[in-house]
Amino acid sequence: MGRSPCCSHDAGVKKGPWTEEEDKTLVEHIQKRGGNVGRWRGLPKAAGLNRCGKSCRLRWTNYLRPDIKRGNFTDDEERLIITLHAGLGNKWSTIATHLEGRTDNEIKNYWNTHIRKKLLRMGVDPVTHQQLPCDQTNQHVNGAAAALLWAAAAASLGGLSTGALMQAQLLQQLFQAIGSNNSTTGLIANLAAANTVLKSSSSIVPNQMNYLQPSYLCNTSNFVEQHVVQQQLTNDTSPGTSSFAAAEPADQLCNTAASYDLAPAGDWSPAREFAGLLEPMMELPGLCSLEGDSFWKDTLEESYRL
DNA sequence: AACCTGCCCAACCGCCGTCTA
DNA sequence: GTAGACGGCGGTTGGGCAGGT
Repeated sequence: MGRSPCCSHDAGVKKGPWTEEEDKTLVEHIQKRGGNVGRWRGLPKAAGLNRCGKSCRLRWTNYLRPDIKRGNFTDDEERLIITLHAGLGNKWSTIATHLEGRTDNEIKNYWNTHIRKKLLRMGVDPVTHQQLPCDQTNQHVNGAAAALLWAAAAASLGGLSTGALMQAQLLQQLFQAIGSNNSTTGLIANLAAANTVLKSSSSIVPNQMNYLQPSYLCNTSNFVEQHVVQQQLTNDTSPGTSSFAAAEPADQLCNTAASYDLAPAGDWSPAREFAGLLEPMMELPGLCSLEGDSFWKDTLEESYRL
């Protein structure tokens, strides 16, 4: 496993920005070979370029390749990057394989210049995707429960169906499970218990889920429009199959919320606490996911916005 | 208009893993 | 088994640009 001699040491090889002429030469050469580059090291000479092979490869893969998608990242792409980064870390090339037409370099740049700052503004550590250290650590559970109640209130204020409130109640159960033990070690076990609650409620949670994705809670992008949520609830919720009682009236939920410390001082908010709490679930197998379930996404997103 | 500052992103650098002789 | 060649990857840099003073 010897180290590659760096071609940048080659005498007289041009560096720096590529000219249009060089781009044209490189593209024409690769197209002439039917897109088959062969060995990059030999390419510059064959193409008549005064560049090193590595520079040619980079220029091609990051800029000249015909299947590259240019332009701003969409909300969906941004969300996907955050989600993938939460699970993969700085594996830009792996992340890039999930975003058609985007290069690892582009994603890396976008992360460093946009997403990273956005997460920091939101009080989320862009490396760990955890809530940044907060003086109110011992209020995590209360904060999470408060997030639930914000969500429930948001759902009711948004005029969602009884099914939606039932799902909010499911969230409440989830937090009861999480909150039954305040110790750090107990948290994981309680999250697993919470997952059992979610699994046992498959009649309410419409889609087969894999794991909770806190990143959905940590960005300000809009999720699916509310009418889609309504549609999904209409299609997927099966009243009567749930083990839950009828939903509490919204005002009751709001009253319950008042019993928690709901004052989001400074940049703290219950939903972010919720996001931090959910993070450990990423590591547990077979957990439920928010992916594909617009109710959870929308409700929690809405709660964050409030 | 001139200068300063911060941001963006294309490109570079150096390390790593795999392949091959 | 060893070492060189090579492509790939992630971190970093610096030129260009926009906005502010």
